[in-house]
Amino acid sequence: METGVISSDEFVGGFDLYRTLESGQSYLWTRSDGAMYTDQPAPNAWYETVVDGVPIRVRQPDSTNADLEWRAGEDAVPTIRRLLRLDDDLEAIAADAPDDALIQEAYAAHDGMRLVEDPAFGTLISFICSAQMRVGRIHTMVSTLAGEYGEPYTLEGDTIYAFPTPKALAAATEADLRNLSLGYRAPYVERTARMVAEGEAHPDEARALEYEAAREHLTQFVGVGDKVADCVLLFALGFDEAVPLDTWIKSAIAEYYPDCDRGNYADTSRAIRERLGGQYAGYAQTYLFHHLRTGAVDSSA
DNA sequence: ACCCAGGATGTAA
DNA sequence: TTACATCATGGG
Repeated sequence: METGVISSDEFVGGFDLYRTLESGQSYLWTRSDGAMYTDQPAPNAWYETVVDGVPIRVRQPDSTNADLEWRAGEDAVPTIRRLLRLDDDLEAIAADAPDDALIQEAYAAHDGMRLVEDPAFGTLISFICSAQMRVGRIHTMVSTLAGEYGEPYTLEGDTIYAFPTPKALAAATEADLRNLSLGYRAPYVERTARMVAEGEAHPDEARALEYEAAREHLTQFVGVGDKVADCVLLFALGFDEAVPLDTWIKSAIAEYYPDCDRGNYADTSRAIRERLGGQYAGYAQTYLFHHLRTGAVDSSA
């Protein structure tokens, strides 16, 4: 086992682990106190995951913008930096955020929140599960899948389950998945897992494409429409311009940016993407989503 | 009881 | 192309 500390001196623009991992972007980490998505931070708890066969845990005991402690099966610093996007110049990204009262308010309220860059397959399945679900339950569903079909790893005597491989997940039947309370998403997950396991397609292929072509490409997976595709592009494949149009963002468009509503996903997406700054529109979207979802909007403004 | 949640799919026009 | 019913589940 290896241990270490990534110094806060390296976080340009700050870093908040709690906000980054409990803002509805990633469902592939669990918290050692089992209380994720209870709106209750626990700075001493570990966030745990397994990536490429390496169990990893991180924590930020002194809270926002403090040093990040890590422990892992091997030197995991490059992996952690990539997963949590610690090399992003968040100071520059925030400075370039659109000159818009609501967006500025969101950036100011959630200092240090970064985008994540999660493994593509787990993200794909997570957001297939996300349809008409609250973030807390999405996390529960993904954790259940990991516990049932994922490989167990041991770190400091504790068991951490990896997200299932495509092959392992493809072994589940629709009935199996329904029994895990996936509801009508069960056949989507089963069929998409089989597509990937059989080599018919892989979400990573979208990396090579231009943004809108990449989004279209991902919709070949069963249970993946434009919105879920945008989430995979933003949270796993590095498309920082992707703006997932979920219920929260749609209501924000209706209330704050009504001129961006063009009646269909593709055109509305272009309009709101432009409004949110283009290149890093997905970053602004993630701040806006978290700001709205946590009920932190200043209604007096 | 009713409504909603990081929606997608199949069918009909 | 767009409109609409249907699809599970749990929490407020």
